[in-house]
Amino acid sequence: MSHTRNEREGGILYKDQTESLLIDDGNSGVVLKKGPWTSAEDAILIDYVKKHGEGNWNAVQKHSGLFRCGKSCRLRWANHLRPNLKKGAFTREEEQLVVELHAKMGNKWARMAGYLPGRTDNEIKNYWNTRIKRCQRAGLPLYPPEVFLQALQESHSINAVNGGDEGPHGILQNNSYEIPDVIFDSLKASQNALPYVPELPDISTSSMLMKGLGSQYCSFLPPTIHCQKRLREATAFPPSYTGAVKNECPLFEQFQDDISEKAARSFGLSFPMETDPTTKNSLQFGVFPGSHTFSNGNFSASEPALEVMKLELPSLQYSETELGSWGTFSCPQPILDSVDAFIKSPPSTSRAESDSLSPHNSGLLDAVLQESKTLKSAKNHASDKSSNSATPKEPLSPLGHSATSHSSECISASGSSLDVQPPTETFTESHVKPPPADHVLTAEIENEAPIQLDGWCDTLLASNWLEQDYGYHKDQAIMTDSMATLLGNDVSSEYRNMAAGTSISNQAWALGSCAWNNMPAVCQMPELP
DNA sequence: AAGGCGTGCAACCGCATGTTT
DNA sequence: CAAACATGCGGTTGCACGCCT
Repeated sequence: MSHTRNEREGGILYKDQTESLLIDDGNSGVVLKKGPWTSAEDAILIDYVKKHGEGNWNAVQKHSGLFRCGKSCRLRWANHLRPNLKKGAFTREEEQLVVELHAKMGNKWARMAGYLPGRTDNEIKNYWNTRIKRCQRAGLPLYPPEVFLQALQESHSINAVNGGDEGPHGILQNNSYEIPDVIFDSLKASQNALPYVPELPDISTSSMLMKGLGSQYCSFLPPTIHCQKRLREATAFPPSYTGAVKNECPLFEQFQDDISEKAARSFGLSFPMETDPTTKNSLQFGVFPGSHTFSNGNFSASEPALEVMKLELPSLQYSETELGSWGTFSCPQPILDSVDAFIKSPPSTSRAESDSLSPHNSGLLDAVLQESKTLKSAKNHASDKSSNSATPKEPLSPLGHSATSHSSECISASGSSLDVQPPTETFTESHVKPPPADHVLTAEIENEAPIQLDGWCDTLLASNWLEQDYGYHKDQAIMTDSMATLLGNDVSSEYRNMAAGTSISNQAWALGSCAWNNMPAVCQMPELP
């Protein structure tokens, strides 16, 4: 690098810009420049776009003398030079909208950008990746429970009611199977703070199992991008398939066939149908091609609780929005302070064994759990857990779909942040293209019903939630039943068979069962007919 | 004060899709 | 219809900066 960022921004070049990486474009003999853009290059590009408009980016180099490839020019313009770009940190409203959109769209950054005027896909992507890292470190769920439950609820209703007739553009389709990762992230994080953990004979093994659980049971379907890629690769859809799951991912049958295999692998079991020893050898505990760990690239569902977490709050920069906006972790400042104090001086208690066995026990979650008990008892006096009292929860659920949603304020005054045409950026340049029409979300988004959340936070955070209701002995069927609810009975039968036919450790099943059975009542869908 | 380290951002890369020839 | 070209998208990488020790 020939200059610092500030120097670049100030347009000051301390060294000749020709020191930047130069590449031959391969066909014209022109040497194209790579690396950071200079202000001079920016000026050239801006001037070019003013004269010729957007598009035909490859011509920029030819006509302007700018030694940049077309892609680079387009990116530079789109991300930095075009008018009306917002710079700086995301506002609270934007953050919330990003979370909400990601819960529905997955890693569709460009589409998401259509809902965030002035923000680029790259910006959103970077923000999200940053958020993921932060959440992973903190062991926090990516999605607020509101968002998760909404997606889960919608996906289930699609499956059960519509019988899989949802069109190919259903926003939630792909992601509805991603979202349970949130649960497992939380549970895994909580697991590390749970008193029973030290009783596990081998925490490393259980961690690996949790990796498998996290990446498998939470990502049964390929993540969005892979489903999409598979769709692209698919030449034809299966002529007949039932259920929304298959409909949502036409290659689901193929995937379904892989479920038991993958799950078995996630438990470290050999799979009798394995035919490719090369592939087999490449698989590790709970990690396999297509798992969320690697496939999604930017989100490792199995990582958070398993890494040595640096004990810090989600973000100082975003502390209010990331903690305060998330119902689960909407802790009063004193609590955060106590957590912070806890972090800074972790107690050397009798939990040494636990800590030693669970190196990822952050202490943060312990503190949160402790506080959650307090909050829980206090909350029980204030609200009926069986009802959804939107008003009192409003401060805790800024992402809820109430009329006062911040994101609604940000995007639209119509009540739903997603029921509007993505804002067309009002560029001063007439050449600027509007966002694509497919930014319009489908009707199911508009019809989002209020989601009952009471109980979820408590369940998730209550430190005794495992002790009081669930143990290792929980029947394996619980897991499969839960999976049946989510995926459909045809899928779960695979799991039932697998569970019956294998010697999967009680640990693994208990952990999975705990995860699924501690979902709030609203999440425990009735058995499908 | 200096070095290490983590974080955030800008830019690149590969691939897929759409359009033109 | 196919090849070439253009564009868009998502993932990844490299670097500057700031914080911490």
